[in-house]
Amino acid sequence: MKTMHKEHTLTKNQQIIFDLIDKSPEPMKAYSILFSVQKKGIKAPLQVYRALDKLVEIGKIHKIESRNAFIACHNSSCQVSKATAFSICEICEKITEISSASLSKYLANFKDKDGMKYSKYNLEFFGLCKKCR
Amino acid sequence: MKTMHKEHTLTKNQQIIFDLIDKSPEPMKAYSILFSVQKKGIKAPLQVYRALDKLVEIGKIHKIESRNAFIACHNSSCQVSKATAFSICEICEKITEISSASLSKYLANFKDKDGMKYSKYNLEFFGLCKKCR
DNA sequence: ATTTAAATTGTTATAATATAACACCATGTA
DNA sequence: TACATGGTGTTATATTATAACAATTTAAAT
Repeated sequence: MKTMHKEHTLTKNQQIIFDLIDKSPEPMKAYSILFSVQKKGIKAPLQVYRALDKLVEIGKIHKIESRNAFIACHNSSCQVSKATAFSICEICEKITEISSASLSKYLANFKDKDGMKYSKYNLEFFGLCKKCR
Repeated sequence: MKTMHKEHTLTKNQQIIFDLIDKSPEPMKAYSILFSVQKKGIKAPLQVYRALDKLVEIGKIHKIESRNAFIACHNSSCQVSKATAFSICEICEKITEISSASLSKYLANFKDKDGMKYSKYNLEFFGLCKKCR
């Protein structure tokens, strides 16, 4: 049998936590996740953080660094989370993943003065959303 | 007398903490700053965080969100910290502020699908620096 | 000069975010 | 079988950051 692309089958904890984040209309914080999944037997912060780490690693979720919060990836192209961009409303805190081909192309090809090319980036834009403007 | 551009004169705590960060060859974390300035009479986390907040606000330092660390601004043009880009080596953790006119121009003019324009952004690139490659 | 408003300070306590260390278990595979 | 890898559950602890409040300093506006 040929080597197949290994789909990441989520483990129980990973699935529970992914489902929760995926259904959430807004990014979720680790301890709010912990609170929500305690009824399902996940009792300790580490159980949450381990699942989050793995989910981030395989690109199912992203971390919004400026908010310490996690959001499901809705950008079908990012199997691995290495090129992320978000828009953040500074009033209502609405956060959206940006998928712009031109933006990602520009950043993927960006080289600094030393000719350094990057394997990964995270971009967070801040402003006011339509509603809040 | 004409209205002058208000220079932000740093207060004592702000100056102590800015000097420390400015001299540091690498980004500093809040509690490491706290430890370093205790001999100068700054004893509590809040004193450090308050100075950091102000220094970030006026653009004298930047926060590296993915590292929870602070670096002095070496980009003379950013009086106010609203457009930041960094390169981060994932091995040695060397962090450099990127100043690329074309990058900042591109990002400053970026509009998303809804035509939303942003007042601020933070971009962090990850990769391997020359040494570590 | 005196008053006022705004910003900064010092302080104690506590909240929020994240990891260390260790024993055990499940699964795949040599 | 045995071995490697990754996941789990658990307790404890480390790290990062803010709340609340009273006092003081500063800037500017009378």
